[in-house]
Amino acid sequence: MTLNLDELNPQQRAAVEATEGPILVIAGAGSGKTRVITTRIIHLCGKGVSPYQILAMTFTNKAAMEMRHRIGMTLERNTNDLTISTFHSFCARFLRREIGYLDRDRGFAIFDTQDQTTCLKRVIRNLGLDEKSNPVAHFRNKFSYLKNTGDLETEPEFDLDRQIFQAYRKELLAQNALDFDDLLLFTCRILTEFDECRQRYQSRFQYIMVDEYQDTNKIQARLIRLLLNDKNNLCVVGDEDQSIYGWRGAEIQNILDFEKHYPGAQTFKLEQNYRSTQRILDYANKAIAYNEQRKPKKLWTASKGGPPISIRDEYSGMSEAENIVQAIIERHEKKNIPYNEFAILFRSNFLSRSLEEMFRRYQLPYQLIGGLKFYDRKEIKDLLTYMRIVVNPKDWTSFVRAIGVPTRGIGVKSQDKLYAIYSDGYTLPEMFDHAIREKVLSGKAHKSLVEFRALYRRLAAKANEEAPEIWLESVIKELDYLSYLEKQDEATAEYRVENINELLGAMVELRSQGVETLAQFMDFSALVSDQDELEDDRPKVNMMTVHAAKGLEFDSVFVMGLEDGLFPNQRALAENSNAVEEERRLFYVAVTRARKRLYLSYARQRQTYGSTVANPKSRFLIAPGEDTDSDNQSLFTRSSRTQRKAPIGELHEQVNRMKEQLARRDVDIDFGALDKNPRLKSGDVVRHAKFGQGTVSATRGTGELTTVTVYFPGKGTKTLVAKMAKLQKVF
DNA sequence: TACGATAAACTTTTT
DNA sequence: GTTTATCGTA
Repeated sequence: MTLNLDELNPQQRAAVEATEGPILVIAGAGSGKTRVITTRIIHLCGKGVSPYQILAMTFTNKAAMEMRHRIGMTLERNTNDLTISTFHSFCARFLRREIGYLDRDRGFAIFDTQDQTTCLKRVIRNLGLDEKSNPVAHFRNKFSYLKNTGDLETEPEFDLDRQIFQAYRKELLAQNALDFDDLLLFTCRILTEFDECRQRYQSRFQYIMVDEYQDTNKIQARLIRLLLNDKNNLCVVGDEDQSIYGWRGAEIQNILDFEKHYPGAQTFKLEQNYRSTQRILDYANKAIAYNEQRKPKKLWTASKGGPPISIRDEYSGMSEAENIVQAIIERHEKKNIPYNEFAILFRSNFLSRSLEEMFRRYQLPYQLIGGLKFYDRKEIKDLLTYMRIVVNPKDWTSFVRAIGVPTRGIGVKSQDKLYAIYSDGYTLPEMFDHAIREKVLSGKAHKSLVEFRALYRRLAAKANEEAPEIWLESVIKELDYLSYLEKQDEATAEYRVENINELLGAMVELRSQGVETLAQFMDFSALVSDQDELEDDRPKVNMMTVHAAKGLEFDSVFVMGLEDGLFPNQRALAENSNAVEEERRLFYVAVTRARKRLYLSYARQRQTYGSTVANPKSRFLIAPGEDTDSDNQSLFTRSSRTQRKAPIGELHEQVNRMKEQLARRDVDIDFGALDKNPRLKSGDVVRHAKFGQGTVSATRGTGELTTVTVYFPGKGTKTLVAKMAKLQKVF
């Protein structure tokens, strides 16, 4: 074993060597956090601790794999005994073993957001409620937040909410399904209620480490507390300046009050940054200093100077995208920086659209992280659905999907009849038998169901005999699924078949990593995170949300869409200063991803929803000073250079350029928007006769049709036709 | 019941 | 500008 502690700086080394009792490591961006955790584990093993006794929680499965790999390389031994995983994966594995304590079946399904939605719709329908006035997404978010922030038995306050909540939980129970939040909740429940079980795990895990502690929520903190024995050998690592998950219940207090929660805790601060240039760090430090809820901290680096930060004032979303593309090409060609060393970050997923278009036009290779996940794609979900009904014969949600792919003439009406039987407590195969025996369905539908039952029996019989990918191939054949895809949409069929091949390939590959059964594969596919899908070994430019970029770093980083209303986004602006502070932390995370070059940009107007919106530049952008350069020649195309010299010519030049583009492609651009300056702009305060004073969040369209979206405190956000609403500008 | 066409609603951020 | 909901028709 080779472990050289001399390679660490004094603070890192102290954090590694402090093995006993509660330890808090405040690790600024790029301060070698991952290195400290891995080295610490190696150091523990060197001291004779068995890997079996160590538990480390990471934020992504990928990070877990990488750490395991590094540790294995150094220790020169197998690391299977070491538990490194995400909270959710840990709980899924825990529950597959231990859920019997709650009298539940180990074959439970894990419902993702889509499944949750389907299930909740069924619940709302069952209760005879109207879907329109009871939007599913609202309840989904509400229940999720509750499960993550409440105590184990917390229920909603309002009657209707509670009624739906209870019905939802009952439905999940009937379908033997757990949603993402249940994974944590049920694990905590078992560890709380069953002393024998808790003691087993407490005596096993002697050392626990948690990464990204600033993003843990109440239930996660509780879980850690339950797993800890009286030695309290807990080491948490995090940075309150990078807390960006408040909206899903993360409690920044977990890290701020760590010393209070764990008396006698030792604290180490890692402030030396090994990632970015001094320029980038200075900029980040200045930006985050505007936040009030933080402990003062200053990152520094040994690498002085660095190129200035580029801040670009763009005319439109299009020119923003185009200039990013050109800056990448230039840096790639001149400095030989590989494409995968570039990242373009944005606040919201929809901003990727204009980028993608531009990348395709310039034929630059890129990968978009987030958005639709691989395992959420239709063709993948369709096939996995069959896997799920076989593994969990109570999964009604998946059954509904399976019966409709391909269509079999069993529609909503027949489904309702079948559901009536199912909801008496039958499993799916029992329900088939019953419905067929009693001839519940009419002619054609009945015949279809008989066929479906036969198919189900064939697939179920083979499920435990064959390797997962062989089994799935037989599903594809039985369904004649490839012809189905062809029939559905010729244009996308080829691409979808490629994805299916990738799925089969992944199943083979995962078998070597211990994913051998259909159930294990289901867990894996349910819990992949965005970052897990990142291919970092291909020369492709990365595009992702700032959230998805957490923990990553790149040579060059572009942060786009820096406009009030987008970043910080409208909701945060409408809420309170806490929300804006979280947005600012998000901005801090974004800029600290960059090693050498940082490019910030905003557009005076951009297309959203198909209409034009104009937002002022983001409040997060600090006025250009010695660290920044808003006049960086090499980055600008000729036309935008002209733009700065002669602002009056700007419009015509841009219009002509866009018209040219328009001629080349069949895209509609609203030129009307260029002629008039909307009088009101985002951030203006206006008075409305009925609603009182409010803040403008966005303006859309031009002339007669201009609409203004205004947030009125206590009354919500209203979209008004400017001309009709007679808004008075206050300031 | 399936499937097409048309209208409405929609965008934070994620496991 | 895109996805989902609803309606009418085969």
